[in-house]
Amino acid sequence: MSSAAPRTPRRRDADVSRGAILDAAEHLFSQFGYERATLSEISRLAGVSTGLPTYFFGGKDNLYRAVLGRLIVEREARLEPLAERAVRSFESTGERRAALELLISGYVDFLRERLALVRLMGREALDGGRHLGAGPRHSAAVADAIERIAGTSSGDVDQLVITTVALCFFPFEHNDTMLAAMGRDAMSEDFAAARKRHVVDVLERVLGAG
Amino acid sequence: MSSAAPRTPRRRDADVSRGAILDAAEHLFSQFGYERATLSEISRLAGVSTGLPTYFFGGKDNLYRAVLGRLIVEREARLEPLAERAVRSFESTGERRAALELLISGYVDFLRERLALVRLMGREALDGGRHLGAGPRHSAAVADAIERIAGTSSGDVDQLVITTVALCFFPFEHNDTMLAAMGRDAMSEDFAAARKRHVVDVLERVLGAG
DNA sequence: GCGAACTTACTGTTCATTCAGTTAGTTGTC
DNA sequence: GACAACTAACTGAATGAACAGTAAGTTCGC
Repeated sequence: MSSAAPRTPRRRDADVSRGAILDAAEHLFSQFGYERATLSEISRLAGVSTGLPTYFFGGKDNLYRAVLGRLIVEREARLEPLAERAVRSFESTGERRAALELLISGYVDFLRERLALVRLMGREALDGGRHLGAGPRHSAAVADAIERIAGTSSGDVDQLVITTVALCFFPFEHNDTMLAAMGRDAMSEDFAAARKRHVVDVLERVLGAG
Repeated sequence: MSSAAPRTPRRRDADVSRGAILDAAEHLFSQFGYERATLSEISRLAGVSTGLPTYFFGGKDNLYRAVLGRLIVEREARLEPLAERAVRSFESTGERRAALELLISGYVDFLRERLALVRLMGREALDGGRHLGAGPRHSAAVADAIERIAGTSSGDVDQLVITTVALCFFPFEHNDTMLAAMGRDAMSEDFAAARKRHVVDVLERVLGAG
């Protein structure tokens, strides 16, 4: 199997190099954006030569797409089971708050851990999603869970989904400007906990009064 | 006064040229971002030669700052009176919903009319606000109004302010990706009206149960 | 006619991509 | 199990395109 770890580390290993390049590219693309992240800097950070990223990925554009693709796969892998658990919890117990806590807590944790996803999705949104194919533009799993937990009671479900994603996404997206100006840091434990509580409060109250 | 319109249009008018350059730059910076918006394209769109933007503004960076500055001045000019009216309405009548309707409706209208501001603030946020000086990173007027309308009742006022801005900002920021995937368009009359109603509902319910 | 507005051709830099060459790893042969 | 033959990983210098900035020159408004 190709992903099995060899006991003697090879000096040449395409999988390892690919991974290092993807890691470096993810960091620099999310931090500086497509144009200001250069292939030489990505190579330097990955510890490979300037030609290797193009050799493996066929160009800067394809490398960027590969970074996005990997993140989206990871997102679905993390959020689908989470959303399913939250919905099942709600449907079996009928306790809305507990289900929302499960969902929102997991969602916020994921965004905080993989900030690169938030930043790259933000950049994609501003660029018209030109690198995103037909793939899901935000987690379908979270949207689906919210719809199920809301039930048929509330009027416009789309508005509710937008609101949920907005409430969780926004602080991370605008952490360096708006939150910094308020003396807050979305990446801190304290803020994340407070944010989760607030978002659950908001959603519970909105859903509570159908 | 320099802004008075001369009855015979001059072929050379620094104010007019500056304005045309700022308009073109605002459009292209907000649409494509700092790096992909080129000075030659800005010049072409403004109907001037490639050297003029640098002649007037001293370089691409300063031009970008000038665009941001003009937008921020406009934002304060629009939102300060609005916020003041909303707060006064609330403090004289005690009717929270009417005050929120005034504030949110005006805020959403402004964001929709000046989408360039939303997009540029989004870009700035992702770039660490490197072009933003010490100036306000989001409307201080709206934040202040929300705090006043909320009263001392609700716990964490910062969370409420973040939530308010997030709810209004997010659909415009992610219009090309998330909303497009939902078949919605934040720029349409219908959506804007529905969004306003939803945001006011949310805020009213959150504030209602202090 | 003088100064500000404006143009145009040019310069230097940055960067993605290419490619000829080098070396590590693998496979087959005896 | 050693050695040759081969493949794939990897390098780094060269190339050319794109672009911001410059400056010498031209034209307009007063």
